Amino acid sequence: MAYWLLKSEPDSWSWQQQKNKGKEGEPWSGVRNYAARNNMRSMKLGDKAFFYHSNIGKEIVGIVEISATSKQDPTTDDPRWDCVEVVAVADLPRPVTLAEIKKDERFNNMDLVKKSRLSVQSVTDEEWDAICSLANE
DNA sequence: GCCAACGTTGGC
DNA sequence: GCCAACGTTGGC
Repeated sequence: MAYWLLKSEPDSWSWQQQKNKGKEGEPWSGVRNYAARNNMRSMKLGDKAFFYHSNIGKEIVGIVEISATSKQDPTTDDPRWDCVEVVAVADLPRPVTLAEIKKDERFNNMDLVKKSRLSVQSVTDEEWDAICSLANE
């Protein structure tokens, strides 16, 4: 199973809204960046992803699961753009902030630090575990 | 196919 | 609100 990180500005789509969707899931639409799209195309059913609030909060707040693999983005007719669907799985016990991640050398190579503008990122097993353990402190 | 111009993202 | 980083567009 692979791990990912999805960024969203809470003004346009927040963790609370995602949770309110429950098991129904939500298309992760609107991505117009090839690198991000390619990551979505690599996602498999059951993969897990961190839900990150950019701009407001700048912290990882929850975990989602991929509930539908890549398909045409319903918000455009342009066949270049795909999206997956995600369902909320759990809140993090406490949010993990970008500031903490930047301070911790375990995350020196993390996309969140190195490719801060990429909206769909892959996360290594080590990074995933480290963030989960931070969230439980 | 190159590259300048432009637009967007996102941290500060 | 500013600005750096960087992806995309379009002329040549």
